[in-house]
Amino acid sequence: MGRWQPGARERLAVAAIELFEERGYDATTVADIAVRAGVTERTFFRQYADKREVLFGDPTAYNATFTDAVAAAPAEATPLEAVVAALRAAGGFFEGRHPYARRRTAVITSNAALLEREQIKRVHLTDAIAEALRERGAPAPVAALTAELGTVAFHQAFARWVAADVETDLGALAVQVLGELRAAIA
Amino acid sequence: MGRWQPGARERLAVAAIELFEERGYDATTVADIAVRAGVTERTFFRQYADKREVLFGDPTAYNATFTDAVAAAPAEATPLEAVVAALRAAGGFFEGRHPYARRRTAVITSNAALLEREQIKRVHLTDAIAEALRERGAPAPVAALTAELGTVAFHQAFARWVAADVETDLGALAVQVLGELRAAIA
DNA sequence: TATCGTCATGTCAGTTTCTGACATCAGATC
DNA sequence: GATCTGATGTCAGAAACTGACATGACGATA
Repeated sequence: MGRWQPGARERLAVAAIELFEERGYDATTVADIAVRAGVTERTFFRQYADKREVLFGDPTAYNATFTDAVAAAPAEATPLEAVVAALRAAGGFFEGRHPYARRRTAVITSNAALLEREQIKRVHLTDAIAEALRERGAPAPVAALTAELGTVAFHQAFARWVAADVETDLGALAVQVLGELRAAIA
Repeated sequence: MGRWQPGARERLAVAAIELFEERGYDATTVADIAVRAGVTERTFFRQYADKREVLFGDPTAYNATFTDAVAAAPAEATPLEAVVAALRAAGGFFEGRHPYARRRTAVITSNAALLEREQIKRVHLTDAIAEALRERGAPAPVAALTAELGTVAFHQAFARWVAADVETDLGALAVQVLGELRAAIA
């Protein structure tokens, strides 16, 4: 690779969450993070587009967990059934990551700029799911709303999951919440 | 009030949208905006928390248009009916503002940072509507999803409304879109 | 009329985020 | 061993944003 320690990106992510926990997001400069990770500030901005991104990283794999499951659902499955499959699959994405998810959630909820970024991530996920549904032949309005239904359910489930002291089955929880929502608006 | 021309905030907003149209958002500095408005850069940041805010301003009145309508709906109205009332009321908020809305939309859609801020505005509106529904006695999950349904409908309607060359009845259009969405997921 | 307090704005210095341009050098390739 | 590649370092700088203090028109009060 180069003449340096590999994994600069990961070291930056670790250093960042540590410092955010210790001093808070605003009180931590990118220079601080770079020093702890053993690189320069410039390297930080080559790895992450901006300071917030270090907590979010590349959403491709995350979003793909949902969209791949939607695409893989049987052709005869309804949009809602495809979304249910996506929720189950997404639960697996967080398997074993409960401790980290708790730390990350605590940091994010403590800062408006990070909460904002988190919302955007959710919007993009919703858009991605809607597109996957359209590719299955769902009409655009149905795709948009079913995708919303799925992300609302997932995020309400995630909130419950992350608040619990021990890790439970996130996928199953999300499917359950989705059922509650459907019953509520029926 | 002071020794200066009143209305600095409005002059800044006008100068900003003009410059964004002329040069683009990124190519316009806050200093540029301040000069055109006849104030200093420091005054800009006293009026608006950050550069993006000049296009968004205080959302209080906007959100209140929705939430007040929800609160004012008859006690026996369902959450969905309360949201329908909110959509009609919100249509009135934009009455006569079609030309400005088109300019503003054009600027916002040309820049990722502005689109992001617009999404956040939508999320906050959804939260506000959900809260208003909860205050009417709706269970939290019902409130959350009904609010989502309302904002999805409103924003799809707004997109159609702003794309049209002549101003139509936005409230009626939003109610119509909501009906389409309901039929789609029934 | 004179004085005083208010407060939006100006002035200025400084920090932090973020970017462009160019240099460096370990390891892969030939 | 020469060359290429690519991640990183170095450096200068633009632009966003903040804190501290000064200014001066206006309104209130004596």
